[in-house]
Amino acid sequence: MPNVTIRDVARRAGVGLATVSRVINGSPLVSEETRRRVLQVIEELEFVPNPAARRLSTGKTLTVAVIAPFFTRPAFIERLRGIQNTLLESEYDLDVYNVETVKRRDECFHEIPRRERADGVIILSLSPRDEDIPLLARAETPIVLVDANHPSLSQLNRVITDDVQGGFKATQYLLKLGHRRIGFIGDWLESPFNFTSSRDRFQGYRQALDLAGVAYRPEYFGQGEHGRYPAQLLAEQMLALPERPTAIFAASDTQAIGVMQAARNAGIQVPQDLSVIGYDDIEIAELLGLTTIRQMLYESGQRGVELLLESLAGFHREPVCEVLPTELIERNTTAPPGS
Amino acid sequence: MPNVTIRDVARRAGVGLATVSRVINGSPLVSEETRRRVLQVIEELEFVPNPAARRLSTGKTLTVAVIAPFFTRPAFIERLRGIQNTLLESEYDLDVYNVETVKRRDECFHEIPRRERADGVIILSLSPRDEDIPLLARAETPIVLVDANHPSLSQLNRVITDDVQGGFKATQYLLKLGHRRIGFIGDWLESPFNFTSSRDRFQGYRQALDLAGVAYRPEYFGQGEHGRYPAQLLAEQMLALPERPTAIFAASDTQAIGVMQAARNAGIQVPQDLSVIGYDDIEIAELLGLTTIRQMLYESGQRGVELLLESLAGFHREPVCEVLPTELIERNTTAPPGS
DNA sequence: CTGTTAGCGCCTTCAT
DNA sequence: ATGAAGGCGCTAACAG
Repeated sequence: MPNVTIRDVARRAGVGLATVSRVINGSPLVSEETRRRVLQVIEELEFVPNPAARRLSTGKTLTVAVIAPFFTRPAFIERLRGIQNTLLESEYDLDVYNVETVKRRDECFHEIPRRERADGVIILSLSPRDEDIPLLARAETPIVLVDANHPSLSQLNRVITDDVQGGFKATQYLLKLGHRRIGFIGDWLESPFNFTSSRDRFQGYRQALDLAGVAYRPEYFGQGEHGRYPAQLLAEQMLALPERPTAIFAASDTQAIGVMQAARNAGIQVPQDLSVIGYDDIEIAELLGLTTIRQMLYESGQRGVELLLESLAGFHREPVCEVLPTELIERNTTAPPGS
Repeated sequence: MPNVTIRDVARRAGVGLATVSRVINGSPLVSEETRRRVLQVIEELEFVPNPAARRLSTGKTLTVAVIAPFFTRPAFIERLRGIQNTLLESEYDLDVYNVETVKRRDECFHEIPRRERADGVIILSLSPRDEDIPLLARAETPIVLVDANHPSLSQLNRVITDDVQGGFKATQYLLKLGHRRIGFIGDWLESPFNFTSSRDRFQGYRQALDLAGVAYRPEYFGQGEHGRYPAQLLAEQMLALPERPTAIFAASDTQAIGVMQAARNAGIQVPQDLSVIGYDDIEIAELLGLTTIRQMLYESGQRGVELLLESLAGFHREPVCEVLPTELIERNTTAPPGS
């Protein structure tokens, strides 16, 4: 009863194997009559082609792989949604490789961009390190980087956000409000995962400060594990300073929430006594009335898939690096100092 | 250069195909010496076995499929995390089938539980309808239902939450606080996806009311699309009633947030003038200080995988239906009426 | 238009 | 302990 194959269909329909195969694949080289008959039998037998056999035979996997540290941050999930939904309209399946350790990251980088695993790969929010470059450069499949970058990867399609500019924008906004004592709280600048976003946003922060002629103060800089609680601890320290900042730019909304919690615990009013600005504009930001820098999360995934599908369709052109814009979303956690 | 196969390895190592295969699969029937030599060559050639070939040959896919409407609700993501992380420790890959339309749901139910697609299937938060039963009953692969159920599926392993009890608990808590005018806001009771959770929670609500001798009032019942905004609209209507409720039980935290927004817009203080209780205890609930019914989201996924892996290991025993407990989490959105 | 024939890369008896 | 050979289900020339 189980495992009905193309052979069973052929026999039952009184045709050759190839004909059944043609019908399955929508080849025009079949007469209407036989096609109908074959389809009829396929229906009767509830035949479904074996994907493994098909893949082995064609050498194509009809699969796109995405490698990412998904479940660590809400923003990644939103990007993944964009990927999922865009890919749904294509003929490709999606394989999701979730990365939560460096070891697994390396395994994935090594094993996934191969013809036997996937026809194309999206690397999400995992910027390659220098030693990954040769590996990716000679990959057997097209690769698109989303929210990931590296100076010497101009041969790969990329979809990124200009986080330096985003950080600049956030800081400049605080400066414009009149703040001069502005703190920054973000991830470790150097991490085994080589997350670049926090680093870039910090750089934008520095640039804005410089441009405004405001001196950078190391005690206003805090780095730690990503997450609400670490950020809260950093903020508590910063707010306990003799001369505490009047505003804090957090490298993500999640961290901004930690900052607000710290302020609440210390009896510091937001935004009267402390302005807080986040980054990403995840759903929760709107709920909390958090001022933030919005980036196009869903769209980045969508765009990444579109680029990949083009490559897969054999469309060859110069690799592009698309830079998605950021946008300042003013809400209720920022105000002029001492207002 | 590309596509190094088992054959290349064999030749280079001066052994037969079978020996390489044995090494790959950790067979003990290989001398230490040859094993080392073969591994050496595998390393040199960067050989990686072709999964499609392996699958075709063994008839196993080494893949577990999970079918779910993931990206629609935060709670599903948390369950998925539990699945992912638990499966990571096994030899199985995970295929994720995201369902956002009824059509796709039906396709998935039909095509995924087949030997050629996956060795085992987890159906998440999609309760089968009556007409799906025969399909699932004669599926070729073991199936575990997580957060999904059906009276006549006692032959399948299931991991569920007793949502009737959860709804009962929430309502009883409000009653104990002294509320008598208690509203309920949830999803459509009948939906093409056959989501049962809202329905069950509503049932628990009714039971608690009955038990307390409080009459059910239809004007205190609101159903609509899942989501914050629909819930907000329903709440606005309910709060505009001549005799408005003093408490509202929302069938999910997401909807509770909508209710709170409605209260804010109407100038109604929570919890002084209106108590709000949610369901799920997603991350955002803690942030907002929302009283809610916690369920074991992550653990449900974990447990589902464990059950599936047992079946996959050939461990046959009576199918179980594990019921995960719920827990009332008191926070700041509930209080005695008029307090 | 249709049937026949080789493989795709690997695993698995079956001999040796 | 190891090698040779057949087959998993399908596609893709190649003949007709």
